[in-house]
Amino acid sequence: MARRPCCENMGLKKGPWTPEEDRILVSYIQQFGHANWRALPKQAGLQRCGKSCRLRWTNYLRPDIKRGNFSKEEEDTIIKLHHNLGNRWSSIAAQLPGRTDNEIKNFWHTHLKKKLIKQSNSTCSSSTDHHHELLARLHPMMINNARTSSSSTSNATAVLTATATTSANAMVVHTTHHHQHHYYKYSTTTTSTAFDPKFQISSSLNSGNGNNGQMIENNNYIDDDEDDVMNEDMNDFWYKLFVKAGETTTAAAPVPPALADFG
DNA sequence: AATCGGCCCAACCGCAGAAAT
DNA sequence: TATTTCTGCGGTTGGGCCGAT
Repeated sequence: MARRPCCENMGLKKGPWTPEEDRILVSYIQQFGHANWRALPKQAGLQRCGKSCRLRWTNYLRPDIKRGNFSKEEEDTIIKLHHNLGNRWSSIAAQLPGRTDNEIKNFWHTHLKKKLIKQSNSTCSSSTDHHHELLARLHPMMINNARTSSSSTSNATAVLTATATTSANAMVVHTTHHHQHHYYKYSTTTTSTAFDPKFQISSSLNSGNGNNGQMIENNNYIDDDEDDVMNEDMNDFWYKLFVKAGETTTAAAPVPPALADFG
């Protein structure tokens, strides 16, 4: 059964909160708490949905929220945690008392991301540096993509681990991916200084059920057993991963038109 | 002074997992 | 166990602000 939209009832207000609405919400929560967000607006006399009230409280009205600019220490912490956790804003926010996930997310997108890109462009000059830079980006992305894949695909129990090594002219990424009842190992090598994800990735795939050494090249999907969908997913996964990793560090690398959707 | 465009951030949307029934 | 409801999360949007022209 399809889920009812949060603000299905007509007449519920949306958009910016007025000071009066804030006062009512704060006053109600101070008095009665917020055991049930869905029932709260009705009981408090607010023409808002519960979700809107919860968001307003957690992101703005909570008494323990720290307002104002981020300190240098907070900035460093966010960068470090984002490197380890990826876009898991709530986990990052949990390490920064008084800051909300929304606030950190906004700060990342408006300040830190640009700052890091600027820094990486100025320091990433040699090919070795380039590969190290890619690896630094790939590691958290692998974790994120594995997590995304496992939550968005009903038949994927995906767990992906990765290790990687670089040399002056090659980057090798080894991963294992547990998908349904099969256990796959991937080894992906790039040997290019002008990194072109479409034409220069070659991947070998070895599955735990005895099918070894199948090649994925130039975006042609493997087509030999019941795991076609999975192969397509994983090829797509790598494809997007490398595109993402390369997009800000290889301005000169041509991106095929077919990739436009990923950008 | 008026207009335009980019930036910022509060708020919304949709999804997924947890909890309740 | 299946279904429904609630909550939390991450991505996205829209409108206000501000500097440049």
